Amino acid sequence: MTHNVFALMRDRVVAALAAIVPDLPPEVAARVEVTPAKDPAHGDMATNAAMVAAKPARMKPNEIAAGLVAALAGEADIAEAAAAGPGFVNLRLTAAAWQSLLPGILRAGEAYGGSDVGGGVRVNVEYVSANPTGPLHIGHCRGAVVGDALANLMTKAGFAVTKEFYINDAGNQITALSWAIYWRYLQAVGTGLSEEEYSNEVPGGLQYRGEYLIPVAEALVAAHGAGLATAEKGIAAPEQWLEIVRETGMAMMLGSIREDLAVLGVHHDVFSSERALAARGATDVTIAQLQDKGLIYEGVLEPPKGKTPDDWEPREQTLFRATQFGDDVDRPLRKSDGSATYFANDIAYHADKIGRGADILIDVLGADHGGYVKRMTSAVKALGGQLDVLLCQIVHVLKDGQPLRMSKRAGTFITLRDLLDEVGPDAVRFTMLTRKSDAQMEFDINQAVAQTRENPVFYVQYAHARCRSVLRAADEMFGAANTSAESLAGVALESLDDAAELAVLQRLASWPRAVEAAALAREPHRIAFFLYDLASDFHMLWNRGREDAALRFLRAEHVAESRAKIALVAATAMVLRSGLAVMGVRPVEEMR
RNA sequence: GCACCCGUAGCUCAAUUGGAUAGAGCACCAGACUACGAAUCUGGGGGUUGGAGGUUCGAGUCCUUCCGGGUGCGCCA
Repeated sequence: MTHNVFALMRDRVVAALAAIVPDLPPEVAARVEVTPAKDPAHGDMATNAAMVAAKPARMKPNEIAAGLVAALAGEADIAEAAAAGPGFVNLRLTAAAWQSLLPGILRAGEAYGGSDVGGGVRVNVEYVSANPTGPLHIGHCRGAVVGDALANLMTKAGFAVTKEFYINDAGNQITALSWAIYWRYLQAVGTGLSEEEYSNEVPGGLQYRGEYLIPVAEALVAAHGAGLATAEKGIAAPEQWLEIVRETGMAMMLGSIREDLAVLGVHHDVFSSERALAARGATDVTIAQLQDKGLIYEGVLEPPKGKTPDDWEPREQTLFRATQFGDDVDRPLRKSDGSATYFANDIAYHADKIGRGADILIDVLGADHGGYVKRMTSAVKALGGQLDVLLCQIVHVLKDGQPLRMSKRAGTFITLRDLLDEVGPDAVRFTMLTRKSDAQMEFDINQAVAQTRENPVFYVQYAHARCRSVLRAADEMFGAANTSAESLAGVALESLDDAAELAVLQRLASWPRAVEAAALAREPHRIAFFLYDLASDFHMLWNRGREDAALRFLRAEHVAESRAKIALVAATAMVLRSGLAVMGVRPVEEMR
């Protein structure tokens, strides 16, 4: 049983069309849409059926439209059907038809809006996947929110979703991190070395100079005393400390990342370790698989045109034939020392996700990984899978009208935790979802905390708080027995016939369609805009009550009308809650 | 140089995935508080959708090309 009134009407339109066009090809029927009207003057909904069928049927759009109008105009729930423009058929439903949807919405509760378009297809959404070398910063935040909301959204649309975090714990940077932690450790035990002297002893030099590593050093001191250094508090042989420092550092970095994510409200189902994957030989197995498919060869790549690296020299490498799957060049799988590249491990990881049963893989990546998309989608294609990548573009943070540059050197490094402390998780999440993810965005801190309409978070929260306020007052006025969800689902609704009331009702009715469309397009930001529109409709209705007493929600002497309006308010609050839940934003009972 | 993303009102962004007269908020102008919350609402001005071609019944959306901004470009992850 679907609550999607547009989908139901679409079926009827297709049936009517099939009666007019005898041999309607299925692919033409598939293109028929019933969409909410953009302009209220056009009615409630419109269909493009006549236009898409015109060519294959060798009829004029207007003829078909006239036939559809004739067929649909007589239906009991259709108040008006009219052909318009180049061949649209506009439909206006009766008020009763809209009203009749309300009980179903109330009975469905927060499940309303869910659908089965996903068909239980198993989707693995991988997001955040930060290197565990430091705290999460603003750059990670957008991906975290978008990935989490997308996963929620697809779950609501009927996909079987796994939320996954890939731990990049296998590369050189983890060794570099260990050396950086060890420097903090030596400082903690009172070394006589200077930072420069130490850095000269580190392979590749000292990186990660941040103070966030001090607690790790303290933990090492607590567990091992000065035993990881030489007796003179100098650098001991790496065999004596590197693995210990790495393990402790990884655990603590990952722990702090997970804490930050928890504050943001992000919780992954699965954490996968690159190191563990490689250790069990997954990379070699995957490379062998590709080898068997004839997709691997030893070859020499051309140097990139325009910008040749200084140390470039031709070198034979193990290459994956990415060009066969749409990439620009073939990609190396092994470094010159024979170890696997990040890409090779990542192919193995994606193969692992497929092996665990994922039908569709989705990676949510930062804009700086844009150049990586083609090779990864190529690799997954080679494995026989499907990978969709969502690129999240850069976020520029504004405070007091000034851009905060992301620069560790300048000391204006903004951690996710800083942002959460200042703005709060709800405003961060909502604001991050008010733009398409593939467009750059400005995050204005002042606006995100503002208690005004220009802040969509506030505007939507306020609408929900107003609903709750009405419902609390309703309880008091009429008693809980008259305002429970069950009793409201049976209430008479004919009195809900004002344009403002019907606008809210129609918006509520389009919620399932909005969820489906957003999920299929992988665009969670649409939920934010839907909620904003719903909030706007509700605020408008509220305000109409000022001018017209008959539109006030609660009137003690008009019990029946009041209960109908309470049902509308209860449904509005419920859809707002359910949309906020997709976004991972908590609804509030009152504004403070 | 090449690849990918973006370019829409003065500003920040939408646009039901190819649909009708391109919409909101901010800012600007003019209005509305005796309530279940005016932290809100109503009305108004503001556009050659970066430029130019093309595809078709129909283009902000698709194709080509140019301009501008961003990201990346063999053994980093």
